[in-house]
Amino acid sequence: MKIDPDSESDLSAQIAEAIREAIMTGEMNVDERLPSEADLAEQFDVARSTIREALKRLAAQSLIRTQRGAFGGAFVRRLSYEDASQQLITTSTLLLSMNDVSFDTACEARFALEKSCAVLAADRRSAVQIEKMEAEIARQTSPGLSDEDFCASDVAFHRALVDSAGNPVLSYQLAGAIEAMQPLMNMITFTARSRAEIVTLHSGIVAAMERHDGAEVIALLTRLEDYTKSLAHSVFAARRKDRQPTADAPVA
Amino acid sequence: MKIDPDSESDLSAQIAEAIREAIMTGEMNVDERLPSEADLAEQFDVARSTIREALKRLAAQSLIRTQRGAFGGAFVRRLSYEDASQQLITTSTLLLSMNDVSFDTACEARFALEKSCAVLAADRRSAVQIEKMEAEIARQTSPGLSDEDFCASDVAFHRALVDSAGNPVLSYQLAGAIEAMQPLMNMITFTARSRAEIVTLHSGIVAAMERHDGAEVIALLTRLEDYTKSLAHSVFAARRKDRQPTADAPVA
DNA sequence: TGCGTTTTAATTGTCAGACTTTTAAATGTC
DNA sequence: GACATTTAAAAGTCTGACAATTAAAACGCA
Repeated sequence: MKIDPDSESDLSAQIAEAIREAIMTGEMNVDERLPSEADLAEQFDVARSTIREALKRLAAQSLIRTQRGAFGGAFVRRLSYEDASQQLITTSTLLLSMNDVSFDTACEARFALEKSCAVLAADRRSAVQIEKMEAEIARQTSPGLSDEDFCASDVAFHRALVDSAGNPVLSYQLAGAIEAMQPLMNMITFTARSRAEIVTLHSGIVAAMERHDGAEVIALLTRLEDYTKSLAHSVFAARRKDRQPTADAPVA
Repeated sequence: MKIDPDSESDLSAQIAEAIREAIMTGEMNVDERLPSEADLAEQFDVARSTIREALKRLAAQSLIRTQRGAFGGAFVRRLSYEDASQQLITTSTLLLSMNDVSFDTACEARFALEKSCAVLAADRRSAVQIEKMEAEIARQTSPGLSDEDFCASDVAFHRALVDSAGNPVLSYQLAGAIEAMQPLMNMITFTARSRAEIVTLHSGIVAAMERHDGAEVIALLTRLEDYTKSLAHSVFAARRKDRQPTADAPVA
């Protein structure tokens, strides 16, 4: 943890990389304190501002936290599931919005991943999660619900489904897939008819979960996937007719 | 994009958040240029160094790139699959290493996700990916291969499997799950016997992929999952006996 | 002694200004 | 028109200062 020749990338990037490496390899442990900015500046033979830029980079990735005052400093941060999920959601959302990903591709990925939890979820679901899912279904049928709120409830429903698998690593991974789809889903106008259809499938899923019938959950998720795609297709087709005829399915 | 009261968090964090928001909401588009650091400093009424710290935070999340020289500056960056994967791998790896995740939990999540690609992968696999997988199997049988290299080849094999699904979003998501397991797998000593067992399963998977037999791929992945867990159990059990008896399965 | 208060020192956060390096455009030269 | 030179804008780095925060140490008092 001391090399930085004067070549190619910024000093602050190189220093951040060196420290990141030390953390990733376990050379530094959780809650361990890094040297003070002044010490690091001396060690790396750069100005304090350069060190600060490096530390901000690490802070942005939740690798460290800083504390002011005497005996403060930068500490290796324990990455929580919460933080990790949030980062994943940000990344996934941007990835979809910036890369001409077709609705079908995103939808396929999302449901494929969700189905991977279905068997475990049906197997292990607790009463709490069933209640959570039923509560979201109730919300989805409440009158005067905006499309945005309907989508938000849809996200909550599916996250509850995934959480039923009782595997936090799986929940973390799926958070990205499910939440990142929301902006795309928000572009769809949900008619009373289509909401009813979705709620029916959701209800079927909950019933299957209660019976621990994983296969049925998968079957219903597949129907939901197909229905979502068909909804999206008709919405985008209508939009294309209204405006200028554009390329195939890219959404963002 | 202009408010920052003097409360709670750092100015640089607040400013980074404001700009991040502008990018996430699409208020700023890909390749659009941000104002110069001097201009931003004036707009937000802070020193240039504060702006720089904010920009470094955004750069660490691949939200912007910077360019020196006249007509340079900070530009909204198109998040590539490559960058997104790398971030996800970093996050997932840290999450597993810092949170007492049991080997079984991580393993279960990883294989659950991989199975979700199996049907699509078997359906759509191209000759290129089959060749890639066969090449990795060849490498796995080569004599004198270190455990680390065996694991690395294992990762490459499974990534090829996932890539066969032809869904870049899925590939991106799975990269995190598969790569993050590698440090855990590296802790296992692979005897000639266990390597042979794994290679046999890998070969079976390739054969099933060639027949477009998704169900068989899933079945073999399940066997691989079970075998991996049993290997890990015996390794960790032996380690516990050698040293002091510790808690159940936590690995990191 | 024990407990509340004050002081102190370490450390991050912010600012101001200067200088260096890079880079593309503008300008000049043949 | 092609090539070399100048120029100006911008990020990168450095120096030095001061403000704000905070935990430990020192102090004072009963």
